[in-house]
Amino acid sequence: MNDIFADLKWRGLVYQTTADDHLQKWLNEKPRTVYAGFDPTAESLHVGSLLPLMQLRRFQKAGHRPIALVGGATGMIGDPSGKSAERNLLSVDQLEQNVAGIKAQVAKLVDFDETPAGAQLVNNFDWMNKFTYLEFLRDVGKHFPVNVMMAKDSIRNRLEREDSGISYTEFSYMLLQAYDFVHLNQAYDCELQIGGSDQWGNITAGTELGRRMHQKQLFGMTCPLLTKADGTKMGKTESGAIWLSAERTSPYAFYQYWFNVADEDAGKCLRFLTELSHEEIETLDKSRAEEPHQRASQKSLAEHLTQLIHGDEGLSTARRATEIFFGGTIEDMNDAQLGQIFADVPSSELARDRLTGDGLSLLDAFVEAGLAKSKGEARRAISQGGAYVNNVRAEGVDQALTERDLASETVMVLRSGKKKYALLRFQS
RNA sequence: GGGGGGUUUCCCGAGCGGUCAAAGGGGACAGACUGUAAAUCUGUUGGCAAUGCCUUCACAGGUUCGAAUCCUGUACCCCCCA
Repeated sequence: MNDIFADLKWRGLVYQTTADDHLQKWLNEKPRTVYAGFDPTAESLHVGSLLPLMQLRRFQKAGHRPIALVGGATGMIGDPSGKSAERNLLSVDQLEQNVAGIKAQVAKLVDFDETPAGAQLVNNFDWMNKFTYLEFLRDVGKHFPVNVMMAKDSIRNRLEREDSGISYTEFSYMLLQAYDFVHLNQAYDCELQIGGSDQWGNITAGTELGRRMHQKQLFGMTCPLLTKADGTKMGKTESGAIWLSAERTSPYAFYQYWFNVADEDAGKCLRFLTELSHEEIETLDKSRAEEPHQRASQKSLAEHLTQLIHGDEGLSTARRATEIFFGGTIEDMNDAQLGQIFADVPSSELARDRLTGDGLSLLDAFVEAGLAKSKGEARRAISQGGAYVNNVRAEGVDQALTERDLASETVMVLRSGKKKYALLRFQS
């Protein structure tokens, strides 16, 4: 058995535990079952969930059995932890859809085979919906002193806010998550719950409930939240969250996100999110300090995570797109390849015959493609050398585009400046 | 109710009869540099069939050869006195 606790400790992933001295020995003794919960707020997880997912994967690789719990029931309520305002409730249909989407993503990181360490995926809606209100109050609610609950950070923060408050529903969230833990303990002999540090209150509520209901010793462990050095959230860009599904965030965009991680954040990301060995990470730390321009850490981070989430094919698409996006000339491509690489890029449809005769003026093309608001703006971009056709700098304002400028059967790739792209599709 | 000040191009802010598409700054965009970074430097920043033409300085009228600039009215904002 690998000493997973030592590894986690080295990576800085142990924030709080319910039993510091005991946990390491306990984990090394024999395979244990561990769970982490995921909120089905959307049909895809985003980068924020990568950390707990990787945690589960690490546990599985160390020989333990991971359980991914999708909060179909708790998602209907909303976790007050870390939220400043009451959450909107999701519809049952929406939840079902989300749970299905998340299942597929979890499966990429942990194995659901029949071995002793084979993962389980459970949905707490399956057991929570069997409870009647009265039963729940009697069996579970009875064990929760309200005065203790009110002292928990997640609740207290909301109580102290004058502008928002907390509903009885969200107040009760903790009971549901606590009961999840107890249920998983009964059904799967699960004894450890992991999560982000914002889950500490909910996790300890579970360990306490286990003791009160069944005199069971349960364990909890939290990892630090993955935040950036500048204080903002990891996984967010101006254009929105970075998702794990290729439909929402293309493998290329995903790759780029990690490639662009700030130097100060790279070490943490490598430790938290990759499975690189300690030696490899230290080598990268050194490289980052001595030759930052090589960006070895970012490259490695991007490669590993893209491979993990989008597979070999996704990685090669991302690599090829990267090559093209940053200078590589575009020639001898076909529509399908370009479509994949430029999946996130806006495109406009134009009639094929505009390319015949004198061709389409570059000025018009830029305006049609949406790269310039007016011809004047297009003229400016071109005369300053900031306009490219298929990644070749445009010669001048008078240039006209003809069929020879097509990069593939029907597509032409225009670019303004360093990375602003647009496609023109010429259908006959 | 009385008195005074304001409304300028994406934002702030000059301009107070022609030389004003309108200073300066910010932002934005582009180029150089660079690590697909930051900083820095340079250029651009109403539209167009472009040595010119058209639209813009709260809105509507007027004076004038000519108005962002002067006059009248309208709307909104601010300040002072009641």
